[in-house]
Amino acid sequence: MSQEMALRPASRSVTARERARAELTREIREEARRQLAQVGAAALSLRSVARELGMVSSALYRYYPSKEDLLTALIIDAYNAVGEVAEEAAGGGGSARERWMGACQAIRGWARAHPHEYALIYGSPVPGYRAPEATVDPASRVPLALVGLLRDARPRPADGPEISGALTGQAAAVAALIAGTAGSAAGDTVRPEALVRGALAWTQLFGLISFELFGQYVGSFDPADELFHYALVQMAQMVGL
Amino acid sequence: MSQEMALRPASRSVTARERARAELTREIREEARRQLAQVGAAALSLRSVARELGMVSSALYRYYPSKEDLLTALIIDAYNAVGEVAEEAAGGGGSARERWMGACQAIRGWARAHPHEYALIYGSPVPGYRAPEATVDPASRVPLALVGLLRDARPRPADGPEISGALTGQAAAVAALIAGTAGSAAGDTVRPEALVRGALAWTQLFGLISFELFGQYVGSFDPADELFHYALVQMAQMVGL
DNA sequence: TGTACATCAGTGAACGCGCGTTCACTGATGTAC
DNA sequence: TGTACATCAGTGAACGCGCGTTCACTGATGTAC
Repeated sequence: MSQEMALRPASRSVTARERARAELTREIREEARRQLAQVGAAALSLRSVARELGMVSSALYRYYPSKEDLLTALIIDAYNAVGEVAEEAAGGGGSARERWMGACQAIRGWARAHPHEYALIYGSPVPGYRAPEATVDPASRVPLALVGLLRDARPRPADGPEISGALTGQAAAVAALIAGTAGSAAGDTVRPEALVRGALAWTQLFGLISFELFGQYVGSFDPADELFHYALVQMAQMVGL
Repeated sequence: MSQEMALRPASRSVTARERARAELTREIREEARRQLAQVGAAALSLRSVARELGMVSSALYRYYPSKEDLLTALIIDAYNAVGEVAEEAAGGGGSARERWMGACQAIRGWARAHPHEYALIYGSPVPGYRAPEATVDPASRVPLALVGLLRDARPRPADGPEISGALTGQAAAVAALIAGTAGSAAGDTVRPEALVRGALAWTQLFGLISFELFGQYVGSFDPADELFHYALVQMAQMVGL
């Protein structure tokens, strides 16, 4: 589903037209992202993007068949951007615990640097927009990166709350799903029970970031750095790292 | 800051005009809330609200001076609605732990029943909208209701992560702020350290609800009932209830 | 290497739409005497 | 209780705006022979 160019026989050389097309497609997305950061997703306008690029609005339709398709491209870009950041931190050096905490910090850093892109993918959905299938894989990069670090997680402590059979079943299904995903061996090796606690930590992480970015801490735990650090330690303990 | 009527000498009787005005003001908000549930906050339209009420759009300006004011009224209503639900559950019978978990469940129930109102107050901010001061008090009802139950919370367990001095200081400031709020004695009696863990649980709760409502669990922990219940138990343990 | 044809990017005008807000007005309701 | 005046709710027309999308077109780029 590459947006830059259609599949072609490998032997054909790349024409100037194709190069120009690929570049403009990228420039459109970049300008759209810039405007997203200023006015938010709901107020994003094709005409305004075209205007800023010095072209007529109808020309955009040569590149994206509708506003919705452009939005989808932005969403995929955003998922990939934060996914890459998370994967990089998760793949770094140090213990699993250090890498896990590093990934969480990296995700927060990305979110603070790109609040509107964060809101686009983790905030309230854009009304009337329905995310297509193509967003599913990019969206799973962050949770996969985090779950990959749980292989060595300690089992649930004796005084930890018990996990119901139904929930364990749900988690086992998720594990099977992960195992089926190409390029991820985590599904086989992470216990369902660790997966549940990982999901909680994942949720907690995004709750923290959302509250911080969307202003719920204003007047109490703002700035949230200290709270975030404490939360990280507590979350690491919860997942058993 | 009552929106229904201006202050008047108590001796004056209420005229038919005043009664009609109060009623229409309420009806406008109700219709706006109905449309909010269908199209979301960003797409809410004064003209459409007026149309549905059988009046001309300019007539709305006798009741709300601008679209932004109407939005503010909706936000305040939403905060009050969820706040009331939380307070009621928190004030019910049973142990502090039971009431705390009941309040969390009640909040989730309200959010699921009113997803767009939830998104309005806890989702990504409406672009260009700046929340006025009048929203602060209603917004604090939920956290205050939850924090009020932490008076009897057990202290942090020996193996729990330590809380930094800076964070304790921040929490103490929040406690002082709460103590200064009329009608709440919680600030005096809840230890800063319990406040920190309470804030984490509060965050976790809204992370769960947001992920559930905004579709991040689709394909994994959806439906989220089991995960939510497990999270509740884990959160109760974290706050020391 | 040159030519005829096909493909494609970008233009400019237009369609039809709904929006928030203002304003002068009419007629109904309320108040003072 | 009746009348003159003031207040206010709702009307209808208008302003000016920006939007997404379509379409016939021109001129440039690419392809086949």
